[in-house]
Amino acid sequence: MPTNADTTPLAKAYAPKDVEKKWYAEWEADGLFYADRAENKPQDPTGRRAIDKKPFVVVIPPPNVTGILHVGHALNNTIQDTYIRYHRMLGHESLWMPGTDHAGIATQSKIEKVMREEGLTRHDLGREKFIERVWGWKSKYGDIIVDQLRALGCSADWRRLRFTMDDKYYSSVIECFVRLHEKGLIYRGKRIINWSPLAQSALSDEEVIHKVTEGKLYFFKYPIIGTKGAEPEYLTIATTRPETMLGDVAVAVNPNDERSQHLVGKFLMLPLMDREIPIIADDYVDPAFGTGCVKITPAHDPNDFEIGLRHNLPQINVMDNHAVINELGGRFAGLERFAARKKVVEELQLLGLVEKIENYTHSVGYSERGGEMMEPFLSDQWFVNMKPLAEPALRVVENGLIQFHPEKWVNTYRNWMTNIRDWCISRQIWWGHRIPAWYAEDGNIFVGRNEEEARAKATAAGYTGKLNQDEDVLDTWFSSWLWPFATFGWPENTLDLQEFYPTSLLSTGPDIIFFWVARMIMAGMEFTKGLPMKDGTLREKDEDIVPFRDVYFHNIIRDQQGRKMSKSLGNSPDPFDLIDKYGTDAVRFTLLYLAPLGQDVRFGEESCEIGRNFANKLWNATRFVIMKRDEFQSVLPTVQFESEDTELLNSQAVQSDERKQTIASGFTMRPVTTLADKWMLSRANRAARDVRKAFDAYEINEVTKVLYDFIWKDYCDWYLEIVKIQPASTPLAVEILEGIMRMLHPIMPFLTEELWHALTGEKINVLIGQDDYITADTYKIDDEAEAEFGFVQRTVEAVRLLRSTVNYAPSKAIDLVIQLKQPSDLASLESARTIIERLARTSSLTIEQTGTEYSSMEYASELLGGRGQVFVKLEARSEDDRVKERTRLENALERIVQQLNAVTAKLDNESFVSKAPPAVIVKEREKQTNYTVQLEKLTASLQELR
RNA sequence: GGGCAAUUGGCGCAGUUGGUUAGCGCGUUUCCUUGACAUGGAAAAGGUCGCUGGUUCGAAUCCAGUAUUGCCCACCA
Repeated sequence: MPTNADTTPLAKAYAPKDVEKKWYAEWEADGLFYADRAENKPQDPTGRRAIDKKPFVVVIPPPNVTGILHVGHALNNTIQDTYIRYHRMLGHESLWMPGTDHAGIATQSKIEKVMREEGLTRHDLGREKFIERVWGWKSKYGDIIVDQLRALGCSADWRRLRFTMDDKYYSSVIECFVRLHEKGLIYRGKRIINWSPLAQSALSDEEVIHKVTEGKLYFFKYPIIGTKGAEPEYLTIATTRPETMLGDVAVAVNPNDERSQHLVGKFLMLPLMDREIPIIADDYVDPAFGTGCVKITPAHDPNDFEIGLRHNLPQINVMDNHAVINELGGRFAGLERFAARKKVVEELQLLGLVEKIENYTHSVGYSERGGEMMEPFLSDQWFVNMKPLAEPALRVVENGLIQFHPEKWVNTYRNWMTNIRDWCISRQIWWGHRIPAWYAEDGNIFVGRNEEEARAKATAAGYTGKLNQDEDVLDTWFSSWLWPFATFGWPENTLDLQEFYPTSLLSTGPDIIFFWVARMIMAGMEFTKGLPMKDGTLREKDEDIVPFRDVYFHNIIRDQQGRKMSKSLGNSPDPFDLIDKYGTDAVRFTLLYLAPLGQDVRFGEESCEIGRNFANKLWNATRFVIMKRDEFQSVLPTVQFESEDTELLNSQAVQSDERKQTIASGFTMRPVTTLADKWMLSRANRAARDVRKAFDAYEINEVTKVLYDFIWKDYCDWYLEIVKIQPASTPLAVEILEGIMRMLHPIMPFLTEELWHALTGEKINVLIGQDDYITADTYKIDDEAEAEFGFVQRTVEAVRLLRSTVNYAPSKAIDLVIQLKQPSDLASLESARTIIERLARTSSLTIEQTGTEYSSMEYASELLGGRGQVFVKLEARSEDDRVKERTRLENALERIVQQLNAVTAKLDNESFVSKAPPAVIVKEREKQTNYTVQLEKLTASLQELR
């Protein structure tokens, strides 16, 4: 009965757009993304949720509200959504906590840039108005980001959406500051910090990028006092930043450097400034570098700062916040730093004090955000003493309580943690959490949760005068590091915190391992320790206070030139566009498919064709199966089946309530009898097993590969072809396909939902509950059936090869002879006779024991390893044809000879035979036999063709 | 200066405990509108696995060295 494919309810090609909109809306309406504490969810509509479901929790790395998401975000959020959905289907209470980050400097500078185009600065608006404007920006871009995440299919619990500047979050941040201050871990100090002249703010060490830069090394001669006269003596120093000499307070030499021993204690006249500065001795100086003499500028270099402290030297800061020379720079005041540099060198040259200028390549710090050269700068800032926090945080990663995937990042982490330095957390900007410190007019500082608390402290200390709050705000990361617990309401010990902390998985890029991952571990362990848990016991053990147990470091997405995706380069496609063009599921699948763990990925938009084609393939396979199923059901009574099969089909078959039972957790409970069905079931369960294994090992890219190969090759290319030949396989084909939907759903949720619906008339998410994810029935993995069917496949392939070498169109029926050595092979091919007849399109098929010789003049032949040979009857061999065939066989012969020689050499090797495991030797002997047989056959064929 | 990766057919990559006929996708070539899919099907060509040694019966796989590339960290003026 011919069936027109277009009568299926599905269109000819997958059109993702409507499907995505429709299902996302339904999922939200069904409350599918909601996660709740056990006591809040007895009202589950499906009635399938167990009351004590184990939570699986992911907190989103909050995207910055500076703009829209890029492809890297798409990957990261796909990973998270996939795991959230996977665990939801495994029956866990899957909670994905969404949110965004205020991104202090990044956001502020973005807005200031926009304002500059209007000819405004933030000072024109004033603090209040400016911040108002930023909030406006935030609400616009925050919404775009959430829209993007929805378009990507993200199943976050949107009711819980958080922002790092929410009122509640604000109090978490302030609480954290106050507690660390009370503990003595936060302090205010005058240090050399990284000053960003562009942002007008201090930055942390992590926000500074060191790049190798071409510069110059200047050698200046400083006159030694007391040697004036006819032959004044000089001390030559080397510097890369001449302008800082305006703030020089000494020159240091190594105490063991004999060249300059006699000078220690003498004074130099600092040129241009006419200041007397001492010559001091300090171990820091490397006598072998430069001239062995170092100018000391404590206010502009961290090392000089330390030396200055040791020698009790003054600190002269010669620059203002714009990196412009200030009044302490004498007549150079008002010059920008690079102009000052030029002028200083010029003037010294006029004085004859420049010995030489060399080209010099060295590492220079630049702002991660603004890209400008950093200025080391003496300044009053707030710092966190990190060492005490780092110790436990290092322990839990080293002992594997927190697992990094891939593990190699542990090294990086350890390296940073063991060399950790204090964290500069104050920023001289307006957009952020204002530092909860109040200054008395006498210089005392009072820290409190609010002004009242600070006032109370001041009063207690006997101060009743004016208090001014610190103008600065906190580093963005000082709020982000609280994310895994502040989002649940910390410092309150909320029920949600008790239920969902520690979270399960963190997925992020390795580029923020220091900024964020490490600090979250520190903060989590510091601030949740001692809080009562659900059962009333206190969080004391490491496993109860770490913020997460697994960290998935996904790869960095680069463009096709290998450059990092970045907004300034404009090389990142907008995920919206990709989704629009290829479909959400295609983008999701492609990103995961291309993302091996720990390898950077080069991404071009066209790559999404992988996912699009795959989606379309599955779509069409489903169309076919639905068509086949309907046809099969309608013709069922009249089709002639083997008696056993008929019974089976009539009893088990395709009625939907029975189907539900058969798919309880694995693919099917249906007993299978044919070789092809056994093979299919084995392959399916193998795939399911491998998928689960890869998921649980956080090898998500392996998951996609297993699914891709299984679905495309095993299921579509082979099994669906077999269904065409053996209609009795249809019910199994349906069940396997349903299993495929359940396996693939976490990765391609829209497509599988739509197809599941088309197949069953239900929503897949109605199933969501215990064991809805596929379970591998590993006992159904049948190596023998796979080997046996594999031989059928190879036989068919051999025939196809012959067809193409002799140029017989697939539509042309052929006379085929298959000769086999072993009776067992004979039996398996005989049992698959119908399949071979159809797949090889034969007009006659003879399967026989090896013996009869067929002339190569009349038959084209191909070897089946050493197990046999297939012959395709020819109409005639032309001369041309004969030459071609001879060449083909000669090449084959050459390969065989090589292989045979290799194997023979191995087996002739005494030590191989005596030392290699017996199984290997047996295998080699088999190979030898096979090759020998093949050699003989090929030689014989060749002789005939001469 | 220290550390970590990578190096496999034209391109992009797999290859988990050493024994496979070294795989996959794209691209290329040939054939095919055979009752789902041309976003498809069948087949083919193409690699001495960066280099040099070593361990081993046996190395793409383990070890050492080396080259190239990339990344991270680092206060040598």
